[in-house]
Order: sequence, then structure tokens, then C-alpha cells
Amino acid sequence: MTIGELAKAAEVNVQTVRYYERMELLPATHRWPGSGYRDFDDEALSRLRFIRSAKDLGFTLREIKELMEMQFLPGESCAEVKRLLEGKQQELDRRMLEMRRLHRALGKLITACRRRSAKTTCPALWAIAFRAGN
Amino acid sequence: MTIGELAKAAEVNVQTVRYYERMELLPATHRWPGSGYRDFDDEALSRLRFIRSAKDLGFTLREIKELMEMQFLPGESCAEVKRLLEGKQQELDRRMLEMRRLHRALGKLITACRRRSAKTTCPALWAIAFRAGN
DNA sequence: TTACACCCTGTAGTATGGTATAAGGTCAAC
DNA sequence: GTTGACCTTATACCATACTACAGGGTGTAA
Repeated sequence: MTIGELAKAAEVNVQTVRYYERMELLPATHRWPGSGYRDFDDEALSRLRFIRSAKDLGFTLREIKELMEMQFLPGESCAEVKRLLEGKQQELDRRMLEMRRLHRALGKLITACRRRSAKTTCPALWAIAFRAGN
Repeated sequence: MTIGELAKAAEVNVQTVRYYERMELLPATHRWPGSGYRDFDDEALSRLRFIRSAKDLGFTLREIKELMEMQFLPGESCAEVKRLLEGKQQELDRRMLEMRRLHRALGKLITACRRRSAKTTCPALWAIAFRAGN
């Protein structure tokens, strides 16, 4: 598979594939002698799809690299993987909590906006609301 | 107020203040003749605190600039402000929904991890789980 | 007067995850 | 044999929100 074919199959940019190789998320491939063209196999495609899935799951490239390195360790690494997944879940919990807080704070500001008198400028309420905290 | 005093009062870095000025989030201040030192007043401190609050509320600097520009428009800009706030709330809703989706997906992977047999390598389950979608 | 903290500008670096461009080589079809 | 699509590398650029550093000037206190 050429890099173009691989990129198309995985629905990523050709440059992205080269970028992942440089970042060591994809191993350096076999090259055709003479041309120096990269030659990918189906495993590369699987890896690329894995990267996309993990990215969709909110993992950074660094974390994805970690996860893929675990793939080459014995089965005991399962605990490690589980730890990573649970950590990620907790991070999501934290972020969702913070977002709910922001949502409520925005709600208060919107209410303030709705209640404004003709004489009050909205931004004034704003500044107050911001400084009143939460 | 010198830049250092302002920065300390607002709990930001001196460089950050200069950066905000460059980004036009803070107006160019009066300068002492001779030294060329910036001289800030309390309004600058209020603005700086406003920026911090808004940033905590999840607004980007670009959006904060927009909000502050509204402060100098007549009261009718309230509708505009409200629109912005509601848009931000909807964005939070979307992001929270996506996060809940990720949370569930991670939960499935963790369950898979827990159920592994001694012979199965965890990462195998992984790859499958990832490809099985959701 | 000398030390030291602070200020100035301009430029470059940080992290993340790529995308774009230049300058060149290769391959397949016609 | 030439066109055009594709490949190669290296380097630069994008956004975001800073942060650091170099090289210099200022202000104050002992």
C-alpha cells in the first residue's frame, strides 16, 4: 500500500501519516529500493484506525502511543491499561462537573440579561455577575 | 500602578498583561514621560479581572474581546450578549453530551478488561472494542 | 555610586496536532 | 518521451494563550 492509498483508506491526510511516523505512532515502514517509497501493510491501517478511535475517545497522541506500546507487553499490562482508562474516565467526570458549573453561571447571567431595566446596560450586570462569583 | 503591581493584584504574569495589551484586550495606557513606564488605573484592574472571570467561564480571548467591545455599545447590545451567552451554553451542552458518550465507551472497555481470561491479552480486547464502535 | 529590582522592546520558544510549501525524484499511461 | 499524478525530504506555518530571553534603560535605597 502506498502512503496515499493508506491515507485514503483511513480517511486521514497523507501528511498526517508521515507526522504519525515521525511521532513514532506508526513504525518506520519498509521502503521500495530505488524509489524510497513507503510500503504499508494492513497492520499499519489497523494502527491508523486505532489512533483515530482513541483520539475520538479523547486520548492525546502521547497517551495513544503509551496504549500502543502496551500492546507489545504481556497480558499483565491489562491492569495498566485499565488504570489509564479509569483515569481518563475520572478526568471526564471532572471536566463535566466543571462544565455544569459554567452552565449554571451562564444561566445566571442570561437571567440577569432578561431582567434588565431599560436604563441599565446589560454589560454592567455582566461585570457584577462575573465578580459576584459563580 | 506599575505593570508589576497590576499583575500582582490580578494574579497574572507581567508578560501576560503586555500580551493582552498587544491583543487589544487592554487599552494602551498612559506612559510616564522619560521612562516610558506604563501607568495603570483601577479600570485596568477591573478589566483584567473581567478577562480572568470570562476565561474561567470558558470564553476564548477573542470572545472576551467581543464582550468587552459590547460594553461600550448602548444597552441594546444586551440581546447580542444574551445570544453569545446562550450560544456558549449550547456549546457546553454539546460537549457534555460527547463526554458522556466517551465515558460510556470507556466503561465498556474497562468491563472488557475485567472479564479477560488469563490467556487473552488485554490489548486484543481493546482493539476489538475500539473497532466495534462506541 | 553602586547594587538591585523593576521596566522597556522585540523576538523566539512552549505545547498540541496537524497543514502547507518548496524543490526535487518516480511511475504509469498515452 | 512527455505529461501528470504521486512520492520524497526539510522546513515553515496555523491557532491558542501564553512564557522566556536578550539587550538595554530607570528608579530607589544604602
